Amino acid sequence: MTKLEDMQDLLTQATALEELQRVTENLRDYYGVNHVVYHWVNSVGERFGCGTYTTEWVDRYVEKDYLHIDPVIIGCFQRFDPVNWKQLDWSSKAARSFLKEASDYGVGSQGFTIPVRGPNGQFALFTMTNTCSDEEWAEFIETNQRDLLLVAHTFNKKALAFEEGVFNASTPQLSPRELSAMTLLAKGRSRAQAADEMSISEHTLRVYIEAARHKLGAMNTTHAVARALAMGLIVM
Amino acid sequence: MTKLEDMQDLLTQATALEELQRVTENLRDYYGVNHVVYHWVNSVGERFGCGTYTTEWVDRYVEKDYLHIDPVIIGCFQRFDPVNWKQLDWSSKAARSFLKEASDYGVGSQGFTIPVRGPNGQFALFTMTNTCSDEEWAEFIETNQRDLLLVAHTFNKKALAFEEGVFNASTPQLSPRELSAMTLLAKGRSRAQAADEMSISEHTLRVYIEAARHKLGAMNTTHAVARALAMGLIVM
DNA sequence: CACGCCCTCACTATTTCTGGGGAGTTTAAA
DNA sequence: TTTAAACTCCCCAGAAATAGTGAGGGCGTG
Repeated sequence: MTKLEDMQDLLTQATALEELQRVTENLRDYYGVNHVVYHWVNSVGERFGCGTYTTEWVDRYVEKDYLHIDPVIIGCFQRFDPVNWKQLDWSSKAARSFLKEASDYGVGSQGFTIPVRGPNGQFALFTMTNTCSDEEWAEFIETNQRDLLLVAHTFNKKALAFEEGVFNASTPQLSPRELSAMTLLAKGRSRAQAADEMSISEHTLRVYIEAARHKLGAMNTTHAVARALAMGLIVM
Repeated sequence: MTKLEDMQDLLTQATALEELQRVTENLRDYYGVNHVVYHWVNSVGERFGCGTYTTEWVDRYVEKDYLHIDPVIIGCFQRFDPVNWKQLDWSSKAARSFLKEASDYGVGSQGFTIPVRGPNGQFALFTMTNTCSDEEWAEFIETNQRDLLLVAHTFNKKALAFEEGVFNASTPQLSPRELSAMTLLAKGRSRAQAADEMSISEHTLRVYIEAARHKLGAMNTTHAVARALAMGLIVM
């Protein structure tokens, strides 16, 4: 039995969001690393995280709003494939002081993070940290990268499944004309332009926008377009 | 040597976007299926695709704007994990007639599609189609799912690398206040409300919105928010 | 066949947004 | 240290969006 299958089994055994916490602990022990952490941000700003970091570090992280400083977050948000922390940009002063503080809290000297993206703008990170030499860490990554990618994928799938209600609960159905209208607005067309492209009067177009706004529970046109985009109802 | 490693080698050998086309053909022959297709849609509506579908079908697809009808696209846009086409919603009339037409063009009776998401709202699909029984197809998926997930990932990584300029060139950097402003607008706040929440005057807020609009190359506020969202610069 | 939903068009008044200006302070990077 | 960028505030005129209401024809389901 390969490591991969063991890990997938651990994950599929989980029956609640809280159990994912235990899975991270099992993964940590299994791979013999300092920490294993999984956390996400979805389209409406809700957050969830689990992992083996100390609560002190997590609290400090939240308190100091390190989400907007952490080069791991910033770097992974812009890239597709997994990243060894050594490859990130630690040149800014804020980043270096953050790194030092993280080290003080026992995060470890090495890190490896896999960005995972789901529907509706969901963005999650699966991270492993350890204390070892650069060479050892590079070898660890080389050896386990593929397995970890699949584990991260399964982890996110599981987390999404638990939160299914949160995501799918309020996804209204827009009519074809309403979708066209929202799409054109998302593309930057004014009402007049959009009406022209749809070959209807601007009055009619406004009816669609209003209808879409109400269905989407939006405060204004911008909000409606943003929600339609975030919900994956339209594509620019 | 496993299938997986063969496939990864095929991919890493590719040195230009056009060569990905040949990789899809190799993959098709390797797995002995009807078609292998990879295509993406990015945040500003640019599209790229390669694969073994006939040009007739691709032309017809584009001409008829099937992008907005195809249940594979719609379904995958809402889900995270790979999907057997049999699991999708083919109940609408438009979907059924689309399926029939696709079948006439030799797409195949079975399909398996892996959604892949990258930074800046990039969304790609990696698809395999075949003509066989439901049971055979389910078994094929069961056997190759993990490998294919890694292949799809590598495929997208390669495609992204080739298009690096396209994506990174058009990803402006918004300042923290500009990001806050766009985020609040995406959440449906009016300018007055957003200014209030940011504890600044509405005049100042407007400066941020204008700056963000110019950086994003947007025609109006709605467009700017839509682009910021699609580019993954902000999260609602 | 009725019912609901979609598509189309119209009017009015009020509120909000847009697109130009200019100008000073603070912060961070080179 | 210098320099660029970010942050903050202000004015004005015109364009656009919003919130109501109303009304008629079409299409598909039960």
